Amino acid sequence: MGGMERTLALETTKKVGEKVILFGWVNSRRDHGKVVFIDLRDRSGLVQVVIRAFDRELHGEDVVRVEGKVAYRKKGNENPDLPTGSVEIVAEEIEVLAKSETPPFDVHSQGLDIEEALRLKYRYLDLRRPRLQRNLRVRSDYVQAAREYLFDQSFVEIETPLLTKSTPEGSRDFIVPSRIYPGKFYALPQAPQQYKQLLMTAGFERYFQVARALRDEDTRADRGFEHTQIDIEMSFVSPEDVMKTVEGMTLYALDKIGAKVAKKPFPVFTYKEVMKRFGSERFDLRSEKEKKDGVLSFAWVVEFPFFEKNKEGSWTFTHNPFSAPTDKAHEKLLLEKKRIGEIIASQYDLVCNGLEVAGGGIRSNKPEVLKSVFEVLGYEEEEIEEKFGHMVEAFRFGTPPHGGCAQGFERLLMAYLGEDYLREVQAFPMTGSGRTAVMDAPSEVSEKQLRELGIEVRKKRKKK
RNA sequence: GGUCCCGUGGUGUAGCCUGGUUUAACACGCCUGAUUGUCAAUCAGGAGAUCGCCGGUUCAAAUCCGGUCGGGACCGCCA
Repeated sequence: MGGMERTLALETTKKVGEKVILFGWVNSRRDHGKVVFIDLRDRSGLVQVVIRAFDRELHGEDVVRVEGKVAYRKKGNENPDLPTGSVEIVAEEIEVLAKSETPPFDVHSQGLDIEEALRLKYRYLDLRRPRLQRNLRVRSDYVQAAREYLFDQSFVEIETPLLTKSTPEGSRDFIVPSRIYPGKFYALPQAPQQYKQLLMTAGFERYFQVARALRDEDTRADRGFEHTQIDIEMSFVSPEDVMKTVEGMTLYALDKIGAKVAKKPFPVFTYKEVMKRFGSERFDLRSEKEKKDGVLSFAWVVEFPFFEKNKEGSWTFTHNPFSAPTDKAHEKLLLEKKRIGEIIASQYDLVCNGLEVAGGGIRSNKPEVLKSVFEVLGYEEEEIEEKFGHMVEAFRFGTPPHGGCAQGFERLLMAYLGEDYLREVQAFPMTGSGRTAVMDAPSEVSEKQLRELGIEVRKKRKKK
């Protein structure tokens, strides 16, 4: 395909009178007999191609190479709805590079009325629809801007392991059987929590990662098995420092994608105030007008209780066992295990339009405080050693005071893009019942694979 | 673990409650033909569903009942 350079659909308005070559998909076809119109679609948009005197067999979604001349349209023939509506390509040659069968559904509509299972099976076609093209491009722009902001603030982007250790952090783990150590398992990370804290021990001071987090819990419209978060950790900081960083990053990135934000700086409420005023952590500060205008309205929530009683009547942490108590007095209560229900954690959550979009806290960097938390949670000495000994040990080697935050920016994008489902801002999401798009996992594996993993091969699957 | 909802041509729906006038309707898409200015082109014609699957009730089931599979929402759960 050498020779002349490729021209994108959107660039044709600047090349009137020139001969051009375009590549793309047949978006639509209007056949008038002696003249046929094609809307050619590429990554930049649409442009009309006029075909006279010859007509190849062209169908919707065929991939074509079009050679022709860019011309102004005659007066009255312009299309004001199209950015390229003042011009058209007078085709001299059209080559079909790849034919397309009729797609199983309309790829030009919003797609919201098509059964989602079908859309996900053919996600690569579903993603052709303008709405999803936009969603994923906006997502990309947001992440790029967030990175820009963080790099500018001297953050280091570091990747942490996907194959790691199962620790009872609150959510159910996805586990991966080990081949080399039969009967033992890796766990996929619920969050990079422990590694990012260890990076503070390591002296990086400012870390971030666009991190995948996996949790084996039943899904919801705004919650799947896996999601991506912008994960941040900082040394020598107050809660306000971290909140300022997250807020700055969020506003910078939202500005880049053209989102409107109602209240700047973000208002801060205590957990107590929130429960009294709204009765829920998922509160929405927007006025009816702001809702209509698609404005984002943020608020921080601080001063969460560290522990609460579960159904069995034993203590459980409300957010994160690695949190620090909010001050010396609360730390003293924790170390002495007194008035446990009154201990306040240095924890902050960010809420946007009724969605929890970020959460974090200042961590405890003292081994005895961390141990005390696990003792309140009812762990035995040996268990703490086995599950969290590495953290307690690391804290003995000069771990700076540190804190961080994780932003579930997919939810933020959902709110901005007006989507009701997290899946609409993910490229290849799972169905609500945990099957993967296109590939249909989970699936059976061969007996050989199972034997290598030391997993007993069952003759037949038993129904429960 | 629980509650509720959905499943009818390729896609989206109607019909189901109140079983039989159903030869299963409509829109979009698809195919064929016509068409030199459309842009959701238009016009004419056509093909395409044994109603998710299994069983039951009945003279008769898309329609009623039971089960099952698939999908979805929510509660629990999700630091």
